[in-house]
Amino acid sequence: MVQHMTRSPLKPTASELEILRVLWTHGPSTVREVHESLSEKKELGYTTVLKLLQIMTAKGTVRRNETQRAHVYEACLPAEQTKRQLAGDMLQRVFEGSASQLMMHALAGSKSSPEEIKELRHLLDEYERARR
Amino acid sequence: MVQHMTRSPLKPTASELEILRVLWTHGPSTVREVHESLSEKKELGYTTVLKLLQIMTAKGTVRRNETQRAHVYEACLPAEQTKRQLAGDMLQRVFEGSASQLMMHALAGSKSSPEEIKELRHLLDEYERARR
DNA sequence: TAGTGTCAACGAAAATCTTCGTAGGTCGCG
DNA sequence: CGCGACCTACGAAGATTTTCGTTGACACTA
Repeated sequence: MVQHMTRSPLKPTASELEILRVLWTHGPSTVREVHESLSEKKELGYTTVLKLLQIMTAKGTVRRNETQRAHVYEACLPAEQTKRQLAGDMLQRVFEGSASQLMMHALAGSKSSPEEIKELRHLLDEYERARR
Repeated sequence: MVQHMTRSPLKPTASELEILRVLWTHGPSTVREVHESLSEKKELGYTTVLKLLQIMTAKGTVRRNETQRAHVYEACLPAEQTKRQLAGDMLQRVFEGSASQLMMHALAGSKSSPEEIKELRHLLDEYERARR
């Protein structure tokens, strides 16, 4: 295999993201724990999850503690950072960097509650304050 | 090949999105036109673009007019709709449907101008008004 | 200690994505 | 007509992603 320049934070694939979400919410977990969590949503073999986690370990997406027989995996990067990267990537690739474009389309495709809107306004206040 | 249920609007891949963006901005185009447009950014063979467009035609992402010798391709869906689908998809897959989460991360990863912020406030006004 | 369940490692199949070479058709022109 | 430019169709290689079966190790227990 030709090894390309590996930019440090590699964009996780769809499956990898599902696993990361489990690790982010549950904290460090064994393969079995991740598998059981994912099984609630979709059918998926145990070894499939194991393999994914092994690959992600090789990529540096997760790291594992091998002191126990059942290795314990955790995400290398905090959820915040990866999410920011994903949002930023889409922002550039789809919306030419326009955050309002992105929001407009996101809102159009999601019924946000009034509380959510309030929260959004609050965010803008924060953002503007921080800019000054 | 096993043919799965094809949900009508299939999520475009990275390469397909690049092509769609050309079609959205330039309007109906020939392979040559798309190729030349993409070549400004990255090196890419002519037949690569042709093949991509053929695949996208098969998938129903684009359609083509074959009355001319050089077929003319255009996106089946308007940019708005596909962008909304992509934004909504990320909203669910990464941010559990929380628009404020998405925006927070998008803002963090993009230096938005004051005009951009103003625009966002305006969007929220519109959104709330529409809800009443 | 033999049997049962759990685990990681490995390999590999299947699907998808990306890229391009080659073949064969069409058009215009000298 | 014959040549060169341009076009589509096709096939296929290479990469990546997704999935899982098999194997062998380990550990608990009857």
